[in-house]
Amino acid sequence: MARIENLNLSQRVTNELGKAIIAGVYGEGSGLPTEAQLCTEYGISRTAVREAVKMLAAKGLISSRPRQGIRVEPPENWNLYDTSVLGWMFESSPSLLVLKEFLQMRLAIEPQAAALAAKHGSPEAIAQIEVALNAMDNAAQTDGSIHQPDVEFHTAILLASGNRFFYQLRDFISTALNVSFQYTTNAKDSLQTIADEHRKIYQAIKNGEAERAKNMMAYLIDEAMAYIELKIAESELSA
Amino acid sequence: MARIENLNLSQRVTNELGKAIIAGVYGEGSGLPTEAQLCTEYGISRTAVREAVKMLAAKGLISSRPRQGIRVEPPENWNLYDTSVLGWMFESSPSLLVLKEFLQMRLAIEPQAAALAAKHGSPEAIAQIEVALNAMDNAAQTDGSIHQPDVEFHTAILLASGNRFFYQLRDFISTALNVSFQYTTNAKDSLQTIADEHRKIYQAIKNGEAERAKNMMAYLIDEAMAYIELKIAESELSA
DNA sequence: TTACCCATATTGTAATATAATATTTTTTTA
DNA sequence: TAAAAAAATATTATATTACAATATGGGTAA
Repeated sequence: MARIENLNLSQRVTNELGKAIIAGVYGEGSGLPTEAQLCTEYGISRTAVREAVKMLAAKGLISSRPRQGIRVEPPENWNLYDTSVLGWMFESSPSLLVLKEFLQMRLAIEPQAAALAAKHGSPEAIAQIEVALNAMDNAAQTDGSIHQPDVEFHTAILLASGNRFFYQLRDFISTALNVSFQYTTNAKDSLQTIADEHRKIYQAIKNGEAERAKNMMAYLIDEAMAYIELKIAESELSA
Repeated sequence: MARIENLNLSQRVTNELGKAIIAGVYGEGSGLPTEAQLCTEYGISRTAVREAVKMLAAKGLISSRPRQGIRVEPPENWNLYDTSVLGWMFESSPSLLVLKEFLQMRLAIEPQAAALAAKHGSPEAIAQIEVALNAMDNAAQTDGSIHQPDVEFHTAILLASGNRFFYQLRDFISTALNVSFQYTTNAKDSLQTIADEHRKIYQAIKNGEAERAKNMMAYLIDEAMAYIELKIAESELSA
């Protein structure tokens, strides 16, 4: 979807409406204004409004029927694995509890992906993991940002799993990581520790040690989980 | 999306184009006819065509730009967790290899979901699992179809996990199960065996034994995996 | 009271026109 | 002749208007 400036009219409206829906501006059940009202509200033609409505419907956020209008679908029908929907969710409520659910998903997916990568990963795909890993090392030593290569490391493993459903979750995982970063401190010596832990995963994959790769990855994510659960406990105390 | 008869024009066109795209009718990179051509081809107005195009774009299948036309996005950008996209995939290529990828995903998700259900599942959610389980038992004893309650059993566990991202995968899991059913024989005595294995998972969840629930679920899916791998080996031999 | 029918509001579909955009061709100029 | 500029062209993007289909609610008649 590129940058916001590049979006056309209906895409911009899709964005605004999508955010509003997820933020709960329009009540569950039957909410949204009629197409005509949206036209005047945004000062655009019905064509653009309808295209936005169709896109949101395709993402499971709304449904529209003649005479009845446009209504918000119940949240369990929202397509959470759609990148836009995911982004809107975190713009509206970047809560620790959602982050915990993210980590539970990562804990399900990534260790398995690492195991598959160890078993069936092509040499090129594994080389790609190493590239990201070296960039992490480099960033840790030169005090640069470790975020980008970190995301690339995890994405490369998903690709190396050879399973398209795992790789499809790359945006999901990236979003989870980006949100996690907001809560981590990044003391300078800990950066190298993180890079070292990632290297262990890489080594296991490269050596074809599926179980070991799986366990290392689970350990890594579990650490993040423990940290977040601590934060949640803290915030509950202060509340 | 309900039944096909209930769909409106643009939704029907979305379906047809979606299927065609995934079946590979239009070459990768730049393929589709122009909007004008689609209008005459289907005998409909540009409005309907455009709405279909927007919906497919929202699902990541295509993108369109002025002067350049409509082009098929690379498959790794397709939103595979969209129910429609998933359905189209299996209509076009119900292969054993895709089914194996499905099972790899289930092996990642469902054991974790069962563990979470054991840890945090609400009594109502767990009761729902039992309802499905009893229906399975019933079907096994009266020689009925075990499919529907089987799907409900797995869905109920995803719900009981309390993680919206897991529950969101219910359609994905259902599809995987439905495809699996096409390859299984269902000897009458084996039905009761299957139901019993499911009961073990339920018992573990109900007793709060997270590790046990996880292992039981993993065992169940692993059995299916072994069966599919056998089938794959067979088909490779005959080829 | 019940059944039927009609008015009405809202989305669904169509047709047409103009704008924006990017490719290709042509023309101009050095 | 080659390169740059400009014009023609094809295609999607947006707007406008009109009518059709549909379901809701109210009113009318039996």
